[in-house]
Amino acid sequence: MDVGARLRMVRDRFGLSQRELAKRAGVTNGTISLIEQNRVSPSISSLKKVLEGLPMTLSEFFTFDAEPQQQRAFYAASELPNLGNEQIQLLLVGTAHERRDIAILRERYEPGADTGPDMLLHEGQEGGVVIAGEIEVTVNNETRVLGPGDSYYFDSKLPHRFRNIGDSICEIVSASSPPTF
Amino acid sequence: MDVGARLRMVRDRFGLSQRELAKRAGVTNGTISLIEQNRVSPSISSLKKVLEGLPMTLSEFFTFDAEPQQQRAFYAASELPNLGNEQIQLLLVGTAHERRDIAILRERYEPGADTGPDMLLHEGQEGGVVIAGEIEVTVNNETRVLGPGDSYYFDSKLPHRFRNIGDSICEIVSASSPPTF
DNA sequence: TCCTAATGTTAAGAATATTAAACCACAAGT
DNA sequence: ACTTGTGGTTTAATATTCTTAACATTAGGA
Repeated sequence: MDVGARLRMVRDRFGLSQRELAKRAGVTNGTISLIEQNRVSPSISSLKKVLEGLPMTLSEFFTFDAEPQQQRAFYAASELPNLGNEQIQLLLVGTAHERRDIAILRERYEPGADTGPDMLLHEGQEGGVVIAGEIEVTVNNETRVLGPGDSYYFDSKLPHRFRNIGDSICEIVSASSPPTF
Repeated sequence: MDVGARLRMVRDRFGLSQRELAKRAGVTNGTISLIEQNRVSPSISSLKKVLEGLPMTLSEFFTFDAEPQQQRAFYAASELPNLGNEQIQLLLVGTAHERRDIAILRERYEPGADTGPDMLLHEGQEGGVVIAGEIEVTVNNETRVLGPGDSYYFDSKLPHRFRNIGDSICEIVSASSPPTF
């Protein structure tokens, strides 16, 4: 897909006219018209200015590809599938069969629950925020106790483990990419 | 990182001289010299030609980043940077300068707060879980009101918007990949 | 209908990028 | 020392992009 068509597509999706975008970007409407018709091949500096009016980075612009297919977007609390067990509830945002870039989980650890004797270790990166309660997190021989509002983020190839050492339920919202189950 | 430094870095990595690359790409060595010194801002067409001599696509060129560094794993609630404003607090898990695969945010919408008149639109996928309060979410002309425990997940290329239409603060934990700010 | 405002397009001149051909510096032979 | 070759840089001429200011079309409202 050429630069002109690409720009026209993203501008349309943002719902801006050539003049509106030009004003935001600090260029003239003629420039945008010529670019969109591929009558010119814009300089990086001017294309960058144009994209800042959307806003969108050069990287995003050039990696912008086909149209996404519409999937379900909304999920009620009651319909999230549980990927965990009685000790650790893992509610996945979405349905189990859909393929996604990120696995977002609402996690509930019963008092004393832990992720097992062996350290976890897999591809990707993961992070999360503690909503309620307390949890002991170990990453690569470093251990911390996190409370509400505290958070973590690490490369999943580092050995890691979670343990609820408190006497109340601990609740976390986490995300990992790519999803691994 | 600017275009000139970027080009010099990738050219060095490919082990080519300015003249070698110029010959492969079908431009003159002067062009490459001027671009690398940021004395000019090349046109898309000429930058594309230059990159074809490596070879490398525009998309790859602009997503090319420096090698990642070792990062922290734990973050106290008080030290998360706020990427939002007074109306919408966006606390990023991690520090603002670190590069991550996922952006995990703890979001707080004041009553009446919204993400602006224009729909948001960018690369990647995103999702989240409502912790407290209520929020109206619009994705590609579909609008829903979500409460505690409800969640969403969609492709970020679909135009989307968030609005707190309730009269209490709404709190969400969200994740998006790749991060876009 | 006539006017106005908004849209995208275009022509000509100003500004900028690109080329061709030089320059300078350094290292390796002879 | 003197070439010779390779590296990056610069300059003047040329080619292209960008702006200014117009044009053409459409949609709505008085």
